[in-house]
Amino acid sequence: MSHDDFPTEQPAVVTCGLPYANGDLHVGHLRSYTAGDVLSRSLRKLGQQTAFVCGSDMHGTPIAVNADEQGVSPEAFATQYHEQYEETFPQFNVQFDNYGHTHDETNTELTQSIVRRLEDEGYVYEKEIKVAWDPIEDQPLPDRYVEGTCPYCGEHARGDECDEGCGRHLEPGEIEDPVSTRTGNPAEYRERPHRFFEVSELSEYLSGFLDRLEGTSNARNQPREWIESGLEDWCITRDLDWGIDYPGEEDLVLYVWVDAPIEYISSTKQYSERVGADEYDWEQVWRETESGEAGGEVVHVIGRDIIQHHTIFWPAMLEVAGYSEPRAVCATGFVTINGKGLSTSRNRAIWAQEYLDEGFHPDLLRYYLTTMGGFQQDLDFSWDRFQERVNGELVGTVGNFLYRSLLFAYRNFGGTPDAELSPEVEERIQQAVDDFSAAVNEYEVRKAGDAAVKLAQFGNEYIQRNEPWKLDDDEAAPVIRDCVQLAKAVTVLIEPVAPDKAEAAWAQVGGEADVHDVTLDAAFEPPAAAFDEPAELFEQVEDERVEELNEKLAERVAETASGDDTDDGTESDESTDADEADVTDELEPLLEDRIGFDDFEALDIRVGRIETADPVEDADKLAKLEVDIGVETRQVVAGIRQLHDLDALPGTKVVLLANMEKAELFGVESNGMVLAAGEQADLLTTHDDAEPGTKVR
RNA sequence: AGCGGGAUAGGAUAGCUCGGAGAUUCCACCAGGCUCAUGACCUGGAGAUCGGUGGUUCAAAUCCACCUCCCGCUACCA
Repeated sequence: MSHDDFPTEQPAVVTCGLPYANGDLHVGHLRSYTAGDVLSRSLRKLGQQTAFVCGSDMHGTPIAVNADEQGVSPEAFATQYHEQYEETFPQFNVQFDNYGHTHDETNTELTQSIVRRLEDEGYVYEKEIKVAWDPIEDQPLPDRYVEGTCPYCGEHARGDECDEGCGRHLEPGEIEDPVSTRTGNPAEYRERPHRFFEVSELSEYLSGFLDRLEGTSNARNQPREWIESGLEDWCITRDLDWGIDYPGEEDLVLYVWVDAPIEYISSTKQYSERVGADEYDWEQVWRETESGEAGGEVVHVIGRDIIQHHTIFWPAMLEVAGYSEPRAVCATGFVTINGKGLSTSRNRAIWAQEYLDEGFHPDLLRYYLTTMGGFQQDLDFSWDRFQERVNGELVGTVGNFLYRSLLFAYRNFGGTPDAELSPEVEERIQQAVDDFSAAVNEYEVRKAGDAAVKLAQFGNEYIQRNEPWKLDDDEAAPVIRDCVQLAKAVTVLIEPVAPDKAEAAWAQVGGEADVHDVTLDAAFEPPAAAFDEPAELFEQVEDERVEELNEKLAERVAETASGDDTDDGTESDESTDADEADVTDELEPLLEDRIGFDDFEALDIRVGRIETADPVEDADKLAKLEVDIGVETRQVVAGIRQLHDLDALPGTKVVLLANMEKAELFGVESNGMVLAAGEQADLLTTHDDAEPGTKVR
């Protein structure tokens, strides 16, 4: 790898984080895949030899768990999603040169050879560790087969990560109070031999690596802190049937994060084998040479959630196994929907298939996702903004300029008039090309897209300023020649972002060769002397469509929310503050189902008086209350700390559901439920002289 | 609580790495133009104490400290 500007002598490979074969694709996924695709296409425009590869991640505990629940084999389960992804990406013009998966032969062999190499180099050792075990089923419970309490923050957590609390990666054996997620049985810990990769030995190398690393700043900064606070060795095996076997071990498979990134190499290799090493040589890219010099330009495009794996574990493995290190890691931000977190469980998402079913052209979404904001910033998706950007920039600026100039040229000259390109326009195109190149070298796909749009904007100014429609043909000819050249240049520059639309425009300007293959030079080559009548490139997104789509989304979210509520009641799902202004928008719809008086009678609701109120240790919002309900005093845990001063609560009368199931929150028993309204936990009370214990009806 | 991101005109967004002209662009708004072009396009205008307070500096949106507020923890997590 070099750190020279692109294009370099060495071939490049652009990869995208592997989609986990566990669910449908949505706009959040598409952000990084379109970004990777735009980047790889842009590199090719610079003349950089580039492969763009990816594959499905097939292994790991979640797939095993989900397959199990559906009663199918993990392989069948994962393959079904793999096939879906393979079909979906091209529909968004995300054109991988090779799309494999981690369970295929190439990756299995390569993974095992790399692991052997890690062993040979002396970086792997065996250690007995405590593994969660289901004593009744007599089976090990790796990763997400177990849940319990995070040893760091005390929150409820999964076996592999504290998902609800501090977000820390948890090593096997760390979680406290383990319970099997499959059977609900309390788990016990058993000693089992596992293999560890000595990442701790590599912190010096990794620090240097981060200094050299290009891409987004978050990918450099976040891991520095992890290194400084000391790297732990990494457990690379699991007691699981599903995965790549640990070489020479019957019972162990490799942790999926070992074989997942290796798929980047495997997929490159498959591509190389398909087209021939003369065309593209995977070893030249990935292998270090004898002198330790390497290799190709490896660029990873990922979501920011998997930075750790790509900047610590992955380069550590590559280094020890003798492969070349990545040149750049580009980590995108998340996608929000209408300003709120995308949530698959709440169905607040725009699904890939849904977008296509609505009949929108994929290039519109590509444009939105890749040019909306900073690469590592979170990106908000809304149909309103989508409409604004499509109508304003793609239709108004780009499409309109292309159409008006080509139509003018066609009508008056039957193609490009015979005239010289003006120096002004040539310089302006050069500037756009330079901007584009600079953007690619900064891994800024947004700026690359902007270069094209700004050039089209210039084109509109230029044609307006010269008013060719007021000139006779001789006078108009040079102006139109300039405009057609601009149109051609715009087409070349917008190809990475809107490949399909560029193809259509390219045919209109009578471009030779293939617009996907041409380099930036093509922006200066003379357009065809004769071409056909052009057609409009982009269509407006109508207001009615936007309204309709907004309604659809809102309805869907509301439906999912109301369905959720019943079983979600005990989880502390509420955020600290409700946005007061939004309350009306946010009101849950009334339930349609009526209940009978008997159902109501099933609720034993009593007036109570708070005797004491104490915070629950380690919990943020929970308070432990002693509530006098006449016949007895109940201990109740309530999530009310955000609005209430606990010292002021004793003496307050409350309304309490007395026959609520008992629950244990943060190790504290809760025997009843204090009623409160809203996110702020506005407590229900009585206003007259109802005594504690009085039944509410 | 933790981790991460953010606060720039009515809304959205850039600039911040590496401090220096009038703070970018898009939408909306006002006035004009044009009519080749798709409710398009072009020109001009109004609109920002760059979250707050201190500090460093000749100079701060940009660097430092403290504070306030917002957002996300969703895919991914394997």
